Amino acid sequence: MGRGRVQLKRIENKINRQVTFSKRRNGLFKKAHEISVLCDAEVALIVFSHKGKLFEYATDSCMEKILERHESYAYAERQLAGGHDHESQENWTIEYSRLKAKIELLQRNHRHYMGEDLGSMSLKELHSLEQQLDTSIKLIRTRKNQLMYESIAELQKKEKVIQEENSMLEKKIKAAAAARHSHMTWEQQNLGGPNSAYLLPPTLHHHPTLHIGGNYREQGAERNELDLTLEPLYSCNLGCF
Amino acid sequence: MGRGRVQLKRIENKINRQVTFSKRRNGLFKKAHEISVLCDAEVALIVFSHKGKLFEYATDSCMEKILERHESYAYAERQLAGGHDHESQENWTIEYSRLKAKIELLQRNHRHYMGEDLGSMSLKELHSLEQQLDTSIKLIRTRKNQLMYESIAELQKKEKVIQEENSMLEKKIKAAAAARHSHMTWEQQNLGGPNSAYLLPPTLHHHPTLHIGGNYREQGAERNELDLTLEPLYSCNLGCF
DNA sequence: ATCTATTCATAACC
DNA sequence: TGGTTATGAATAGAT
Repeated sequence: MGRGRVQLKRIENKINRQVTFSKRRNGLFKKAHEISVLCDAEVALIVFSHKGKLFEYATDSCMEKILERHESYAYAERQLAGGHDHESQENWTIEYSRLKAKIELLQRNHRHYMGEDLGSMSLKELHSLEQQLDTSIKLIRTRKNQLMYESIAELQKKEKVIQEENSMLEKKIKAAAAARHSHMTWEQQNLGGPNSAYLLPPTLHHHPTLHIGGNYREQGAERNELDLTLEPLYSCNLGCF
Repeated sequence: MGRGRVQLKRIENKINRQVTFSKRRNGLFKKAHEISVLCDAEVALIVFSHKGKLFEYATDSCMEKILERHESYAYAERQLAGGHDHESQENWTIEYSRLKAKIELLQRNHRHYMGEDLGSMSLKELHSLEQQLDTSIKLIRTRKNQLMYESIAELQKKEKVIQEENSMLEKKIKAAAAARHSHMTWEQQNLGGPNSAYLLPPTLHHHPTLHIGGNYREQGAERNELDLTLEPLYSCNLGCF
C-alpha cells in the first residue's frame, strides 16, 4: 500500500515499525468495528505492541463476555468431541459460561436436525446428517410399529374375552328364562322383578376374567382412546415396511 | 471501498450480510496477520458470526497464551476499578440449575432425534417426531441436491473452457506447423526439432486461464477431490426425487 | 501530523 | 462459494 509494495516481513527500522504499527493498528480496529456493525458480529481484538503495550477492541458486549464465550466454546467443543461431564465446580463463572456454550452448540445442532441453517454445512456434513436422520427415522418407525402391533394384539384379545362373556351371558339368560318358565307363575315373576335387577349387574362390573391383572379396565379405556388416532397412522405407514 | 460508499450500519439483506462477513473476515484476519509480522506484535482476534459460529486468529504464540497475557493485564485494571462482586451467589445457583435443566432437555431431545430412548415416547409423540424428521430429511436432500447441481454445473463450465482452450492450442500448433512447412527446408526443420519441444510445454504449464489467481491450482485440486465423493452420493440419492 | 502516489480491499454483480 | 471490476480506502514514504 502506499508508495511501493510491502513485503510481509518484520520492519527492521524501529521508527518505521512504530509508525506503521500505529497506523495499521488504527486501521485494524476500524475494520474490526466495521465488520461488527455491518455484519452483526461479535468481535474481540487484542494487540500487544512489540514493547508490550496492550491495545484492545471489543464489540459493545465487552471484552470479558466475549472471552468467556470463546473460552466456553472451545470447552464445549472438547466436550462434544470426547469425554463427558466433568467434576470440578471450581469456578461458578466458568462453569456457567460453559453451560451457556454447551446450550448454544446443542441448539445449533438441533436446528440442523430440524433442517434449518443448512447453508453453513458442507456436502459431507449434509450427507452424514442425512444418514443419521435416515437411521433415526427407521428406528422410530420400527418402534411405532411395535407399539401398534401390541395395541392390535391386545384389542384382539379383549375382543375375544368380551365375546366369550357375551355368550356366557346369553346362556345365563336363556337358562334363567327356562327356569322361570318351568318353576314360576306369571305373578311370582312380577314380584321378583325389582330383585331381578340385582341378579344381573354384578356379572357386569365384577367379571372374573377381566378381574385378573388389576387395573386392566383403565388401561383398556386408554387403549380405546388411543386407537382412534391409531388407525389412520397405521394405514399411513404401511408402505414403509 | 468497492462500488459506492459504505454506511456504517447493519446490513439488512441476509445474503449480502453473509457475503460481506465472509469477505471482510478474511480481510480482517489478513490485516491482523500483517501487523503482527510487520510490527512484531502479538495479536489475538476472535469473531463470532451472527449465527454464533466462531472464527479466531492468533499470532503463532497461540490464542491461550495471548488471552492469559491479556487476563493478567486486565486483572490490574479490575483491581483499580474495585472488586465489584459478581451477582449474588444465589442467583448464580438458580441460573446454573436452570441451564442444567435446559441442557438435559436438549440432550433428551437430541437422543430422540438420534432414534434413541424411544421407549419413553407415546405413539403420538413418535408420530410427530417421525414427521419432523421426514421434513428435515427432505430439506437436507434438497440442499444437498442444490450443492451437487452447482458442483456439476461448475465442472461442466470448466470442461467447456478447457475444451475451447484445447482447440485453440490445436489450431496454434497447426498454424505453427504450416508456417514451418512453408518457410523451412527439411534440414532446417530437423535443426528446429529440439526447439519445437520448447514450443509446447510453456502453453501447458503456463496456461493463461488457470494462471489467473495465484494458487488456483490447489483450489482446483480440492474441487476434484470433492467430486470423487460427490459422484457416488449423487447416484445414491437420485431415487429420492 | 499531513500529503500524495500507490497499492489494497471490497461492494456490486456474475 | 469463487471470480471480476470499478471505486473508495488504507497506507508507505516523504514533508
